[in-house]
Amino acid sequence: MPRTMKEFLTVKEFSALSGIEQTTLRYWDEIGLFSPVMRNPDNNYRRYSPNQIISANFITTLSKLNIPLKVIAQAKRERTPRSTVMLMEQQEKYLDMEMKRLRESYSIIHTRLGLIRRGLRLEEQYAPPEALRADDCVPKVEVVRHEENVYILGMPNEYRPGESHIEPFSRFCQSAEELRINISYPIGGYHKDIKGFLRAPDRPENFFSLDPTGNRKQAEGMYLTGYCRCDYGEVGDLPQQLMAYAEENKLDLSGPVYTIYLYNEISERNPSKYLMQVYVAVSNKNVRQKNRGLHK
Amino acid sequence: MPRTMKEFLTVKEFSALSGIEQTTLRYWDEIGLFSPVMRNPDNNYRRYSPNQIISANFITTLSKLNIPLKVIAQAKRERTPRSTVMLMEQQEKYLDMEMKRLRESYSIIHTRLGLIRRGLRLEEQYAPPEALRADDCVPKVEVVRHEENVYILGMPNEYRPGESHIEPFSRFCQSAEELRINISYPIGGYHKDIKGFLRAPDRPENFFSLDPTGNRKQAEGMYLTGYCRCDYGEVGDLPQQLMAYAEENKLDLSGPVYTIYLYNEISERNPSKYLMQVYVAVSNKNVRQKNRGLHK
DNA sequence: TTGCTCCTCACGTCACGTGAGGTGGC
DNA sequence: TTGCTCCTCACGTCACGTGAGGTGGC
Repeated sequence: MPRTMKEFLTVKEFSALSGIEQTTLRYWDEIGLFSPVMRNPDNNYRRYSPNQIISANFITTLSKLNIPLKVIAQAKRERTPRSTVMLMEQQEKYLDMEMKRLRESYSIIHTRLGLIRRGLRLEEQYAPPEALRADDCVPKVEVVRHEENVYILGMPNEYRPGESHIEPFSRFCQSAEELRINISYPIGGYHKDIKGFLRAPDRPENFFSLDPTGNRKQAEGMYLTGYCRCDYGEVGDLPQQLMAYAEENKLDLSGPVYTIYLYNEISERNPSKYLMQVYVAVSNKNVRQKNRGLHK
Repeated sequence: MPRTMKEFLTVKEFSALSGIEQTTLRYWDEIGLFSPVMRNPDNNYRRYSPNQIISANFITTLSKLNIPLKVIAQAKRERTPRSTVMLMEQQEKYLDMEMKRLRESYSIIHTRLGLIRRGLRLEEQYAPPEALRADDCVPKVEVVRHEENVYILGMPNEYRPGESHIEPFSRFCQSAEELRINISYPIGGYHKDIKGFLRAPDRPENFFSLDPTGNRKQAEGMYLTGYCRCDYGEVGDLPQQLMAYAEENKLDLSGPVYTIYLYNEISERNPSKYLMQVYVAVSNKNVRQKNRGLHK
């Protein structure tokens, strides 16, 4: 570091003084944003003046606020207190939007992690490492407490003749933009009630997005819950298993039936290993009866 | 939109089905991230299968979480529920950092806007548009209420012989990283007390950063405040003006003297028009006296 | 023939980072 | 002579967007 300030500084010296990388200084020079006060006529070396640190500071300050260099260049030429206020207010808005985007990403990750972790817990619970581990080592059916989930319901699905489950899903995705449904959240299938589910378990009446800003709720409480390791559009014998369990335990099923994948293409390569979860609320009376039965 | 799903789709059709741009699909094909199941041998057209929408969905989902395509490509090959949890947890951390960065930018803008707006208010107050507007239309000295400000104090400045005000400032900036001082916030000059200020008003004993996460406070209250339109390192006759005002109004000045620029290189091109603000607390007794004097 | 879709280059974007190859002063 | 700094290309980064120029089927 120089003892006393020289009249002119080389790139390296100015870089050390300002904390700006040499390559960055050369780039700024190249695009005409910030150039040395002069060049050494002998060897063409850049000569910066110590005062230029103030101008450089202007640039780094705005640049750190994510303002593009082109805008900075213009601001540098025309800046006044009033225009600077406007620029910064505009940048405030941009940052607001960015933060919103990030918060949403965060929320999507959170929701998806919740589902995958639920699958992992199931596997751990039902297939301890010391046990011989079957490929399909999750329970078929159980009654468990679910936390409250918030979601947004899509328009009713239409199944035209000859269509598989993909077309309605694609239409749902296309209508999502207009309905302001964010389909980056996990998407599930919805049946109005258990009868609708039994009628066509692989053809949900609607799709729903597990968007936590949604206007509908799956209340916290006990749910009859079934699992199935199967590809999209398959359900195996899960409907029969669910009903058998419900009858055996005299469960009173109420409200919609929800289908959602704990493992799907996001976390599993092999579609036949996707892990589906179906759940429907059991009414309180049943739960109390059932709990009494289970406790010793 | 196709009535019934065909076995193969062209780029345009698959783009419509998935909502992914054609150029994006071609790019993903080019980098080997996601390719059509086959090509038409006659014309080399891409042929996508409708099922591929699931794989495409995997990519868009992760991509929207700001995960780079290279990482997605690897995740696609090796994904398991457990690895996906790890990837997403990592991404959560990244998002955390990004949000922190944005919040900081936001806070910097907020602080800087506060200063510039203060300058604009001063000008409005003291030079209404209908008046003939002198260039230096801010008051010299007044007693006003300041809000609470939080800041971080740098190490004491060292002034070696022959050095101007730039070298100590540069050293402050260099030491800032280690001391975890963010110098993107407005930086001001600090004198321990009024005596120190009068001794060398253009050579602050320390610099401070108006970082709202700081550990020091300028308490809310009344401050003797002076303004000066001048370049860095100049103060004009402001010290004398301040002292004259203080004596005349029998003010008891206490605590440190702060110097900060309302307008500087950030908002003003012409250094001689920078707008400096100097302020020092007046003790409560004085303020009460003064207020009595001012009210009719 | 016209209009539509598809294809493959190739170049631009943004703010640098990273060599490659050569020069100048001690 | 050696080591250091400086210089100017030129290419890479990232995820596409945008023509340019040409083909194939109705």
